Amino acid sequence: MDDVFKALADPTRRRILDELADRDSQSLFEICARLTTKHGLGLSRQGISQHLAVLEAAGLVRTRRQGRYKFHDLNTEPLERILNRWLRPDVPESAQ
Amino acid sequence: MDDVFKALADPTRRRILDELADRDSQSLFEICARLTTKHGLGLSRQGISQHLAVLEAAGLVRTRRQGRYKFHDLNTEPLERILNRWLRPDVPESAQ
DNA sequence: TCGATAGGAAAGCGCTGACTTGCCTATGAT
DNA sequence: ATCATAGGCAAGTCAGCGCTTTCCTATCGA
Repeated sequence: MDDVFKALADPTRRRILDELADRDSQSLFEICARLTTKHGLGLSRQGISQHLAVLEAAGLVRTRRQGRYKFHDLNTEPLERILNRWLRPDVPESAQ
Repeated sequence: MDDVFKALADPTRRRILDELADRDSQSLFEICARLTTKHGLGLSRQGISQHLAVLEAAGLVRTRRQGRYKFHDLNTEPLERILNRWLRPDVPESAQ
């Protein structure tokens, strides 16, 4: 739970989540390419790799290996848990 | 929006939000006292003051002065905005 | 008016975190 | 078998953040 907030604290990581929300099952290189072209982020491959590791540790990103590729998928479950902490439970159960 | 995530990144600030969610309209000294007694946080008054400033800048805490007192209230509106960024809009409007 | 109380400003320190660079492993194509 | 590709590991650098300390301002009670 602590890791989720830390993971969300970085703007680059939020961009990555945006990117995965837009298109699931991207590899590291795909994400690199899209971040640089679409958002103009000039970041090394290793930098993004580390960000993905943080997101995965926080449970915000799920990964699966396939050959020499590793695909990343967004997992919004931890986000839904955050909101129950301070938002009154008038948030309906369907949102959890 | 950027400030909201940064503000939420620190565990002490989340404790403060918890405290304000539990009881509204607390002064700085009240918050200090409650954090130390209830949560065992050994933090200086100035430390908490700075945390409150960060929370206020992020819009998560609203303040109003009354004489020499400054009361703090929780404002969950920025949290509700986070919902829409990655969670699908199947979250009903009533939760926003 | 004087002192106590509530809060703010600014400087300084230590530590964490983001990012790069260089090297290493594993899978796939030729 | 060999080389390119996809990805990981580790060390090192640098800026930002949390926290303390010290000093300063403003409001209230005696």
